[in-house]
Amino acid sequence: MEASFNLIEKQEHIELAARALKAIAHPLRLKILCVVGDQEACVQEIVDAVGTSQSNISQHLAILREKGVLLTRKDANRVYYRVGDARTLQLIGMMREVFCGVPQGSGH
Amino acid sequence: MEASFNLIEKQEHIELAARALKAIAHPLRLKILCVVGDQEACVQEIVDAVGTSQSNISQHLAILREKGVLLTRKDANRVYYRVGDARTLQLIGMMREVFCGVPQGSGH
DNA sequence: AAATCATTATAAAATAATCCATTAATCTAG
DNA sequence: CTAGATTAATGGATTATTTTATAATGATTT
Repeated sequence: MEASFNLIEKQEHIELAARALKAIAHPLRLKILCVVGDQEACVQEIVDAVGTSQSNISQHLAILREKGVLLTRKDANRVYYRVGDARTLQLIGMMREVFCGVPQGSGH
Repeated sequence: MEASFNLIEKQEHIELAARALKAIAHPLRLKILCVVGDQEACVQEIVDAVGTSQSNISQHLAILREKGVLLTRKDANRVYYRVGDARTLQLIGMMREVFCGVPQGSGH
């Protein structure tokens, strides 16, 4: 039997994961992800829910978009954002457990 | 039934999680965590395994220590580091899956 | 269709934070 | 005291973040 944890061994993968993590590791960006969740939200909704300037949100959205964390769909005037990979949300739920000591499955 | 994901709703928790994430979101620090794993390692061992200057490692260790990700034990001359919460390692394993596309349970 | 409003994105400037190399300081075994 | 191991402190370069201002695009109004 091997070690009980599957960590990251390839240098290449470590750098990849660190890059992706960095995209999430900012309070505003993490909040954006939590606000969007498994739904779709347009920029203005995100601005209202997160609470900072539209320009600031737009720039953080750009970072999440560039790193592939968020995907977009344009409808007329508006741009709708959604989380690209559902496992990202699982990951965030797990982070809440680990970093905030919130037991698993405790609903909203 | 509520939403199918348990995200982070409290502002306080979001900031907490973002802080912890930021500590991990650096290639050298992530590598340090992967090298230490569920064992204990002294600074020199980490330096050898990670591959940068001892001073640089020490600075990154300080960050992980301050954020509570790593704990230390001093034995004589040496300082041994270990990961404080085993779930942090689970999280890293999960990140490998999500960010690097490595299927779960693929051993070393 | 021109003017205007609403929505989103981009650019530039200012500020803040991070990172790494160097050097100094601590600590402890021998 | 000396050497080895580690942490702390400093400086400068680089990168992130925020703010302000402006541009682009589609919808509404007149």
